[in-house]
Amino acid sequence: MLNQIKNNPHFPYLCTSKTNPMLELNYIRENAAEVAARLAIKNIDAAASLQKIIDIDARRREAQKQLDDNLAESNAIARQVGDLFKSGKAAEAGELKARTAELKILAKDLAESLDNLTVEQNNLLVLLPNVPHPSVPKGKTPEDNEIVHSEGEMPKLYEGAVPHWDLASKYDIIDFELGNKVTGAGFPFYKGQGARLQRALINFFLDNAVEAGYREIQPPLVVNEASGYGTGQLPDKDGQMYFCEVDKLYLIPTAEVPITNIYRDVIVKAADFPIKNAAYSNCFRREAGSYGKDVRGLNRLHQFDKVEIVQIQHPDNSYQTLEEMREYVAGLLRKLELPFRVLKLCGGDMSFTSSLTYDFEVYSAAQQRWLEVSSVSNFESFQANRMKLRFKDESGKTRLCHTLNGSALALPRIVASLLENNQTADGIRMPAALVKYTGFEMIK
RNA sequence: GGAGAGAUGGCCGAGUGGUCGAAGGCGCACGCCUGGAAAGUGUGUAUAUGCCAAAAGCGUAUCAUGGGUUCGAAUCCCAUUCUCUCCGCCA
Repeated sequence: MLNQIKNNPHFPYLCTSKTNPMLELNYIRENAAEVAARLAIKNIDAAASLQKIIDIDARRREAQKQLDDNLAESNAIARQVGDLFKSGKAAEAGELKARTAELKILAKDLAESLDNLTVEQNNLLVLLPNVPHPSVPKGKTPEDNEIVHSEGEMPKLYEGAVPHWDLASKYDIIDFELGNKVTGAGFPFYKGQGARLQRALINFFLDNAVEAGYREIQPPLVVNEASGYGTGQLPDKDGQMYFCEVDKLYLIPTAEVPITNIYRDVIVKAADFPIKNAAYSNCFRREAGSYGKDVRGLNRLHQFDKVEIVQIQHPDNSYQTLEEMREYVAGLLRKLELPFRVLKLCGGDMSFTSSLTYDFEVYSAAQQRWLEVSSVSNFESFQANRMKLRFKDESGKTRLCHTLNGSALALPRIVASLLENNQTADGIRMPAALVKYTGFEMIK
């Protein structure tokens, strides 16, 4: 991991003395044992690293104090010299100048060692993932995730039922070959009723989000480096994003990045909580290292469509909000009549940035597989700390907000299960809630 | 792509070397005034960090970013980034 960071072309940017790390330093300093224990749930042994961070911190603060004292003296002298000049005592001023010269040399050293210590400390901090919520189960693989909810009836398929990639060509609604020709694997064309179904789902999801109180946003699809860092994609997932070298811009892997970064360096009003934004966007993911049945058909694409919901909340209310968002996503799947289950991710399967994550999986009957269609997470103050997203609390104190987001929903796997689960000998039936959006009841 | 102008606090906007963290205005908060409101009026209103158990207080840094000149920089010099205007190109 450290090498990964060191070889990262963004290393200089990420690890300056001004980099705001992930976990709050004060929190680490006062709760090192607890942080270590909780990171262990993510299978990370951080004890040594934490101790090092705390040691460096003591030295850093000492250096800061020395530097500040030095500068204070310089400033005092400068004021005196000014006064002396004004009252025509140039000779006395000359003596004082000599002292500032000394101080200046010293200050340079002090500033340098302060900077070095800060960089060293940030290099360690930047590698620490977010601490998981106490309820997160220990575990290493997706098998260790906890199924917290299941709902819906398993579809009974007719005898000629086939997986969605066969349905795609049978009805000529999604063309993977054409995508290969024009772009490459993982960039399909949607055609005719397939394209219409995409548009229908996007509108359906956005209308539902707006009805639930989210503000609709159309974000840029490319972002700068600072934004990638703010939401935690950088440096952790650098290799997973498409990068435009000439302009130093990243194609977004999710609308979460531009939407949450709206609030980078912002101090919001407590009265505005909860802040709710939703956006439809294309998402671009390189998916380096994926292969096999996971990438067949719509199961994993390089470009796909997704509606994302993002909330900014008061720290006291963020877990209640997480449950609300979870219920909201469940409601969408209910309306689409898809059988689904909800998993609470185990420590080993959680993302770098998350404190608690629920994954939603729908059952895709012809493949006989569960497909992840949504991930709803509370990041607590992790992203907020990185992007300096804060609010003023009741006593006027500036504190970090909590950020949350969730897919609501990602399209391709929804389409896969809709096609597979609803196929009949006469065509593919659309769920009732979607008909006013598609304009048709059957794909034929 | 060519030429020019610019970047100051939540916003507008003054400030070309000496208590400038920064005038003035707007906004905001609280108070007075009012039956209530408006108007008027008074006070307050950045962030980070260090010392301190903490508050108070004090120190330090921050006028796009990074360097430099100087005893002293928002102010002078250099580099970078970004924004705007005009021209060209173009949906």
